[in-house]
Amino acid sequence: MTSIQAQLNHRFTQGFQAAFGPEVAIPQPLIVPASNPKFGDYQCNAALPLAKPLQQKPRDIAQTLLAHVQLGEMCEEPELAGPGFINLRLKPDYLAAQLAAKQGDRRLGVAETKEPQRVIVDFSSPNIAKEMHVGHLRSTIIGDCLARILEFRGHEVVRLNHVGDWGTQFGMLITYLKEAYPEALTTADALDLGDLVALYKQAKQRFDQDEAFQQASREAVVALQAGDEESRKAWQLLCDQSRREFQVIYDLLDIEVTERGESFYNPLLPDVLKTLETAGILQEDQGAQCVFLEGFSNKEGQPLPLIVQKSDGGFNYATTDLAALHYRIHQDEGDRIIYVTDAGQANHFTQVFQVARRAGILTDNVEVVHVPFGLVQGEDGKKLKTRSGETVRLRDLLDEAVRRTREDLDQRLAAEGRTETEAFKQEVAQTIGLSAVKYADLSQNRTSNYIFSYDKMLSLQGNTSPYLLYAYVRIQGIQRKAAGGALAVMPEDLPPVSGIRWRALAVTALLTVVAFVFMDASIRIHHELHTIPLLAEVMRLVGFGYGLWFASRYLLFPSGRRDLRGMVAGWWDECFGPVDALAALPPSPSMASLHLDTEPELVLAKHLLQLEDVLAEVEQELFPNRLCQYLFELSQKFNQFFEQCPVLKAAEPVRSSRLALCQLTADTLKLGLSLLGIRVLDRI
RNA sequence: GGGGCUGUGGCUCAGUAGGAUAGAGCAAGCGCCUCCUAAGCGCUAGGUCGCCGGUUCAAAUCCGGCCAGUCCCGCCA
Repeated sequence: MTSIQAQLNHRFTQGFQAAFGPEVAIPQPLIVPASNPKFGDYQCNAALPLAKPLQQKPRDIAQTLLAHVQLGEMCEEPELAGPGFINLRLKPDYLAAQLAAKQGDRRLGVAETKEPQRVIVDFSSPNIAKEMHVGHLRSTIIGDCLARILEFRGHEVVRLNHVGDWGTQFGMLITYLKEAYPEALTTADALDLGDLVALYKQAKQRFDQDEAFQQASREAVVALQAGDEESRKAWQLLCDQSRREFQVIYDLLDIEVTERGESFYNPLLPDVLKTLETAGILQEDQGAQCVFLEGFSNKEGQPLPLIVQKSDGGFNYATTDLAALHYRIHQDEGDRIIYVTDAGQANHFTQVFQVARRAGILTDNVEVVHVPFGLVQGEDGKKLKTRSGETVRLRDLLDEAVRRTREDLDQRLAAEGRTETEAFKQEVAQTIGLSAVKYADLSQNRTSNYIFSYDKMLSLQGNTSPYLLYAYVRIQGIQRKAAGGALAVMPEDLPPVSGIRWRALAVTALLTVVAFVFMDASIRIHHELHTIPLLAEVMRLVGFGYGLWFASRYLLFPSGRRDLRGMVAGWWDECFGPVDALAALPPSPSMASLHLDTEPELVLAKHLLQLEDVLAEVEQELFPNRLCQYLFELSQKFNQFFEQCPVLKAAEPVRSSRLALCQLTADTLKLGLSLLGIRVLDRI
């Protein structure tokens, strides 16, 4: 299904060409949502910028354009307003038909992209031997959300956790581990590194105080890089411990990410230098290997270097990033590579991308994009700290959100005299608490700093997750009562979405058998034909040619390999069904016909139909707050509808129509929230 | 000194590729539960879009300059 905006756009484009011919450039965007509801639903402002090139009055241009546009069943008679705006109002019947098409569709009519890409999302990226703290919150939440949306749009997403598991700090840690807990290195599980942060702090203290320790640390780095057995074991120990701790957080937040740390690229670093040298951009300066940057200068106005190898032979993180970029383009075959890191690294990325481009690692057919985000600040506007002035552990932060939600819930239940099971209360508190943290982060424009406030994110009114979850719960309440009337049976939540498609399998099997029969036949025929001179050679040539064609089409180039993978994956989906947890929606219980008579119904219906446009936009611009805004407005519009339009008490056929509208709203909320990484509740 | 990001009602923020009277939410004031969860809805008040200039029929949006905040600027990541 194509979105309404896209359909209007299509019709206006055709009308435009009919009116003014192909040589007049069409102003973009041609169709935009109306700036004010009183102007209708959509508007076309194309007449205004054309006044000059066409030497005509904008209103006349608009008239001419309208005379050539076929709007037929979609819109009411278009209005010409002001200096030359064209206002469009959609017909209720058309809206109803469009909505009806979404009923029971697990993707709610949102088409998959026509140009699927392999997208690499680099996010979260905590450091080994340090605990995850607020600093990792935004990358983790935003990265996961973008990955979910891109996956839903039909892209092949690789979620990479570029953990800091390599670098100079390990020298310090290993040296300290050897010094303080030597038994940990010789005996398995001799030491439970329960508190890695404490270990890190102690090591840092030793490092700052003791020069001999500093020296030993530097040597330990070299030993580790050289593959020294003992150092490697210490390193492994630290990594395993950290990994376990990270996983606790990821499980809690329902986040999937594949670890591929900095150490992974270690063997590839010398190749990066070779590549830079071959490209002729590598220079030595004060013993370090550098690439001098274009457009970056230091205080004296000299070109700034990007150091790729230190004077002591060690590599920098820029080198690792270049190696990673190379790997992601040439091995992973990524088309779009997204880095979700704080805004402070903007310089670093433009520098790395520039060097990669000049070295030929990065080519024009690959899109690299830094998705920056601002700091998490406390309510005092400063960097978020605990009362004692330490960085806030992510675990504590999440626990606190859940704890506060629970407290509030208990009070509310007591006030209403309700009794609920412990399991219910826990689930509600956990879902609301964690969703509030996620939503608060995602609903803000990520480029600016954001002020972390439990009171605001857990507030029940305003643009918060509790508000959205409540709107969903209200609908579930209606559905339960409706089902109680034995009219419609609500399906149990989320049946498993994958299953073997016997029919598709049978077709495949049949085709295989047919292929074998044909092969057998052709061999027999071939046998007979052998008597004809030259024919065998010709056939061989044909076979050889096909082999060549196949290799060049499907094996030689990344795009071909992707097509091949796509074909295989397509077949697999056909037979075994998509494991599409995101879009796992229960089918609508009824396929009621919709009647949109009142204003709140129309407003809600129009909003429901904008989902696809919003998702397409987030896919491009990578701003999750747009989706949040959409869902918030949807909840508001539903609440207005709920207030003004009785559902269960309405007479048929209005009742069924409104129930269907409720169902579509619930499905949209559920899908939208799932793309933010938030689960819904049926009852609060 | 150079560069990045930010600056919109008391507070937190939207504002999509310039378009009609700049939108929400919180906080404030007033009102609405015999009716599907009031964790809701309605109404009121509050803005020289940091400042100055330019481009344009039209600028919060584009360009230039300035001011403020913040981050980065040779061997940390």
